[in-house]
Amino acid sequence: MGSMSSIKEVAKHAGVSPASVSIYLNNKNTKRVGTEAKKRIEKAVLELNYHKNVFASSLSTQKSKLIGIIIPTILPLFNNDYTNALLSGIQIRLSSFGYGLLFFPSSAKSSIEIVKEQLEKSAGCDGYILFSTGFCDMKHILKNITEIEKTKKPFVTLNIPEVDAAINQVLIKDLDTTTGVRYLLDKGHREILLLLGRSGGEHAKYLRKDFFRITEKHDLNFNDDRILYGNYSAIDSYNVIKSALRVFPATTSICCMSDLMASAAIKAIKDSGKSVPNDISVIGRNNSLYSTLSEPALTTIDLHMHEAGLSAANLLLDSLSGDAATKKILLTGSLIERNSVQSITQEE
Amino acid sequence: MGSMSSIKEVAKHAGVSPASVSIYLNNKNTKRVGTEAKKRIEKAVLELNYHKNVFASSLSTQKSKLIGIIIPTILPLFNNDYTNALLSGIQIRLSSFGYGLLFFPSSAKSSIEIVKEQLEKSAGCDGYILFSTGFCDMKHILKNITEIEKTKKPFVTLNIPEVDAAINQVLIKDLDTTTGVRYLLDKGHREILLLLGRSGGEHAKYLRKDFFRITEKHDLNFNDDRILYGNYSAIDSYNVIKSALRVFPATTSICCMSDLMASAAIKAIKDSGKSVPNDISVIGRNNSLYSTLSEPALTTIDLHMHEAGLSAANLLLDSLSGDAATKKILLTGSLIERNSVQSITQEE
DNA sequence: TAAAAGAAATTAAACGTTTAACTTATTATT
DNA sequence: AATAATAAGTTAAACGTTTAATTTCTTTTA
Repeated sequence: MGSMSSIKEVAKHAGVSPASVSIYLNNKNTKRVGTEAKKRIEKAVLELNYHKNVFASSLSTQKSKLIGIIIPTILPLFNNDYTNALLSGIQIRLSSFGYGLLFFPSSAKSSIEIVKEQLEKSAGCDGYILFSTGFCDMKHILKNITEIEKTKKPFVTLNIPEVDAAINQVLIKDLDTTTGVRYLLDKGHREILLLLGRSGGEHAKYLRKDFFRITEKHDLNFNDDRILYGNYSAIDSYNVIKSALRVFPATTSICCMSDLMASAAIKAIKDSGKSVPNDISVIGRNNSLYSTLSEPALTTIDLHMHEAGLSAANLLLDSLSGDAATKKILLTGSLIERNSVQSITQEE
Repeated sequence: MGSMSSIKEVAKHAGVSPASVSIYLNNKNTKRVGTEAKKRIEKAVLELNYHKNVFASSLSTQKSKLIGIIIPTILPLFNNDYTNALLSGIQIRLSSFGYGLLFFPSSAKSSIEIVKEQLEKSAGCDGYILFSTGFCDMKHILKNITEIEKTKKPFVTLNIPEVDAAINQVLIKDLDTTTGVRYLLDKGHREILLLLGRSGGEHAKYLRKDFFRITEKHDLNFNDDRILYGNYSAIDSYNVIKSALRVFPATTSICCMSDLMASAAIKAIKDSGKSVPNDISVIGRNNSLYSTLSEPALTTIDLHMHEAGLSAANLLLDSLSGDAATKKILLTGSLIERNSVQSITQEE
């Protein structure tokens, strides 16, 4: 950075004032700089390989064209489909408006500390997008939001459920288990297993409650044994399903919280000597690239993560351009029917 | 940003000079600020919800603690395994040293323009990592590197092949087709099909050449018909393999450039009435999460993308801390043997 | 031909933080 | 008691850019 040429040097080189350089560079069609001067500036910029210092510029204009991505988690950012699809949507939209993305991962321990650190480091951004990681305590999230609100800058929350404050938020309705389990119930299934990702944490609790709520309506009195955890891993999911099928030999369907886990479940079922969907139906989630390739092709719920990212970016863009209204966008997942679920005829 | 409190306000609030605030905040153990003053500053920071303005700070110190990620592509950033694994490694390492990541996607058309725009916007970063997307012209890449070199800042190139300049670079050796094809040849296969991603572009040319080079050594006189393109898509790969099997009914093996395409190939083979690996062997690439789940489990090449990201971050960190030596790190993919490849007995 | 309008440029302050150099007050050393 | 050392601050310039206000010069208009 020390070796970079400044606007002053460009100005000297071109024989004009720094102001003229700045004015021209920020609007090449300006009439405040003459044709000859323009040429000389252009030449000087090229010769000195001048690049505007964004920091100085941001300091002066009070605008950074940067959006801070706040992810209150210790987990690595880029290695899961969930985050990546969201980021992909956000990035496409924001970048077409010239905004850059800033990530400042934190080394702190608690989600509250993490958010504080990320905000501290990315102070100066024009706005923020707060991700939910699905694993943190609701009380923490509320504190996180308070922390962001203090910055008085536009922000939107993504997939953070049940925040009734007047803030911009994007929610995917089917982040709960409702659609998948309902679908299985509608198809006549009564012996259902639920395969979640990680145990512990608020998210798991929420999904568990949801599962019991829906199944109870159908007079099913399930307990915790029916809820399995596959850690979003193929091998863990395989093992847990294989042993669960011994505990619940009457199982007719499994609702999985990811396509990867669903594929693993299918393999476990086959290796247990049963067939999908004839003996046991399986439903996945995310409509991942691989979902057409399992045997049978996976019935799954497309969560439209990419669209959610786009929507979040849109809300932020609105807010950034002065729109004071707070909006809540609710996206609903779509059920993609393939061949891994079968109706069962009422025989009980 | 306008509403943010500055160091001056904190100073006034605490009854000290801005310098004292700055000195204390940057080193809480300093002896240049007294115990009482420290307390008053702490209190003021809390009350005014002060966050240091990174831009002003960076301007002053000439250090930003930000690394610019330069990806010379129009494609969305976060939606492919390749980029994500790399980013994940980079992020983990850099963040533990307090560095943030800056993405400034470009709307420009050519890779050269894109890099210029990204550099322009991220001028002020402490260093850069230049990604290869595998699709751009070598001449372009060289120009891109020249462009980055002009900034006189530390940078490392990631997966950009055959750059013999003295620059920091991380390469994964098996980005070519060598390992996969060699393995099939070693197992006795002579009727080989190659399933690449996108056609056109330097990368495809390079892989094609590589394929012919290796097979010629085994006196195989293949032509372009044996090279198929699956666009990294399940459906395209399925279709292209299905019809290729009609053109080359004697095929005994297929080398695929991704696990997704390999899984699709397996499906196409089965649907053509043949079995894997008994009739046709398939080898994939990337050791993706799904690779154990196909039937049979996929033999594949693990490219260690995550490690590559870590290494790139390490090189940059070295360079950032003043290490002038340029290093070249060469990673080699590992063959993961599962059940999709079978030796064929010499019968010809 | 004077006044007004327009074009092309400049000046100087501001953005918020850092830091070398300086000051003042207190304590320790001889 | 004089001197040196230390502690606890402060001052002011610098980082590179932007922009409102101003100046200077040229052209147009009545």
